[in-house]
Amino acid sequence: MDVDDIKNMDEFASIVGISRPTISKYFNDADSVRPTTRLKIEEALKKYKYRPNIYAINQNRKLTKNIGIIVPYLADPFFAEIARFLERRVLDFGFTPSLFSAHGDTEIEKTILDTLRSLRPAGVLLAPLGRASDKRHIEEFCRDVPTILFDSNIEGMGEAFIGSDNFSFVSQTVEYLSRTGSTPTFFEMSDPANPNANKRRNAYLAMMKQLGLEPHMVQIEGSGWEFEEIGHAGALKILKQDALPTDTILCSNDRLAIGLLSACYELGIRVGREKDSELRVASHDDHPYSKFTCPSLTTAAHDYESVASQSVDTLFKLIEAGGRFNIREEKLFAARLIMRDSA
Amino acid sequence: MDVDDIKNMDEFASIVGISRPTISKYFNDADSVRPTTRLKIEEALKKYKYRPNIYAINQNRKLTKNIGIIVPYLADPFFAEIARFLERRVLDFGFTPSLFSAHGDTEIEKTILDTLRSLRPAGVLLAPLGRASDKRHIEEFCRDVPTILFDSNIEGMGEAFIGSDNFSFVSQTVEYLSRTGSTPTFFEMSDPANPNANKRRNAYLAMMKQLGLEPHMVQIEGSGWEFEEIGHAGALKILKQDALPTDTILCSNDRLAIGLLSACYELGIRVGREKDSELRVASHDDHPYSKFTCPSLTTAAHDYESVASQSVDTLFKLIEAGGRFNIREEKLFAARLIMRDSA
DNA sequence: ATAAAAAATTTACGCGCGTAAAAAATATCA
DNA sequence: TGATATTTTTTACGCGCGTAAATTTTTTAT
Repeated sequence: MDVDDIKNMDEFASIVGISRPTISKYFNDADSVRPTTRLKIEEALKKYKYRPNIYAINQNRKLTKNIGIIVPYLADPFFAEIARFLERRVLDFGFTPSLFSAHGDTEIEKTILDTLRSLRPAGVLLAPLGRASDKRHIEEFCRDVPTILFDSNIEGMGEAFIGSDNFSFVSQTVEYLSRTGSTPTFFEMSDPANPNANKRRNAYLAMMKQLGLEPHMVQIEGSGWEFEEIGHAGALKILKQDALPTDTILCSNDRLAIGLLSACYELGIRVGREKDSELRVASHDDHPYSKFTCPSLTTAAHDYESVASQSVDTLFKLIEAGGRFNIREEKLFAARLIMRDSA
Repeated sequence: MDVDDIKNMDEFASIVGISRPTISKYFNDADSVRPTTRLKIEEALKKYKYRPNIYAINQNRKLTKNIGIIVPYLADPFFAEIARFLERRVLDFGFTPSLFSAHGDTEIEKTILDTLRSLRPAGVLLAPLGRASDKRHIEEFCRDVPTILFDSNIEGMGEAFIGSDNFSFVSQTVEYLSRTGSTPTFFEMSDPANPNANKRRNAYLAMMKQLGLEPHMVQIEGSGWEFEEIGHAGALKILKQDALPTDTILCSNDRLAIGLLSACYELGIRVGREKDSELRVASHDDHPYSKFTCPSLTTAAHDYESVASQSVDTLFKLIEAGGRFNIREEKLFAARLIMRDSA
């Protein structure tokens, strides 16, 4: 007898032969009921595949089992990748992730925040747009919803920040490049929206000073999130006018480097660490495509797994703590240098 | 007086001075109330920023305003891009999109379907994994939820299919390549999971026959969704043993081509349409990164905008029609040839 | 076997809103 | 102005489940 038309928990309860409150307790936490009753419920579950109405559940529970995940730009495979890790970890905790992308747009980010607030999530993992974010809006959101920031820090927002240690990234690339060849010139957008970009710039300057080297910066124009395009156009301009101070370039991030490398190819500039190469290029992020650039890109890799795990773990600690930490912790993960052919 | 603590619609109604059922009606359809009352509500809304509880709404409405969007692999920028278009169109209709990625995994796809079913969405836009999908599971899902398939067709599933016309893609590239140089060799995975891949193979064979040319196929090993890696490894193997029948390659899709081009670069094989080039490479999809390969990739472009618009429009027609169409329509969009440097 | 502890049941209420039906108020038009 | 149509209000019920309190049953320990 295949009864798929179980309408509510009452019906299911009477079929199993257990009271509704106990069934409710089971769905809230399977371990909170006696093993024998748990077994009875689970066998009935296989037979009739009933699932409680999620709206009725969430209306009455003070805390839902939703976790919001917001990234600034999902068309960037870096964020798609980290979102994948985050989703998995959230599911491991028995919660339901909801993924949102601001698509690089301030207004969309605000809309997502409003939508999410009305979903009353247990917690939110937020990688903000950065400078383009409406800080007041985010601040207000964080007052209502337990929020952890990741990837991109905004001072004071959220109960904690998990990200990558930009100094670790840049110091390793700078050290490697200056040790094995000419002084690296820093290649970046003149007015980056992402706070990591500023930290990398400062790390470059600090590191060069520490090594007693003269810093060189090439800053290109452009706004928005189409970094490859910006890097390509900017590189063409610089390369054509032969304005490079040194023959080693360190890009602020891999997406700029992808654009730069395609410009080099177009202009017939040989990139790499061979003797006949004219230019070395390195970068940061270990973007999923950096293995397939021409030549393959030497870069500093994020510890995706650790950042994702730590973010989710911290969020659940926050939830258990009732939504507030006494101090706002910032946890940063070091980079791993990936040596490929470009430098 | 800043009253942010409006708990429910009753309170809000008494503040506005209008009955709760009328407020309810307004939120269901703003145009269904008299303009003067609408104005009163909207001014109070600005002042007190009340939002109805989404769980209570959805519990009682037969139809929610949720639209599910499922893609097979979000780390592929192609899907991230089309998801962006879809989300925008859904929002234009005043509905709320929920984005999910199967991450290339059959079990995850099933879980998403189950989760989505319990969300009782008004409709779902599904780009299935393809051959890896659990067809019975999808079929069962489609019985309960109004579903439109896009990008990747599974015969008979869902109420309609919106996608790209693979023959249009391949015929244009084959025609162009064979007219301007040597016969194209088709480069693909030997056992592709995506149904479009099979259609492209057949289109290649049909087109070659039509042109009176002898078809050549190179089929490489590999499974999963890491197409760049597969294309790279497969190309290295083929190129090293000099097993190419012609000096023109037509890749089944851009991600394979990205891997292939990086392999060519590694081996020092000059790709392009210049006189001194050894190989021409073209492909299909107009992947967001195809502009930045070395050399830039000649490819056949999807009409992202049209596929997305048509998918969403068709879904809302389906919803208005009560969830069933009399016949399952398949709407295919033609490709646009993008000439770049690789062929 | 008996007492104490733990788990399950019964009972009952509430969450915030959709929605139906009937009554009242307002708008539209001749 | 009066009659009709439209909109709003009142009243009332239900959705499916969480949860609290009191009671009963089962388990565990002595």
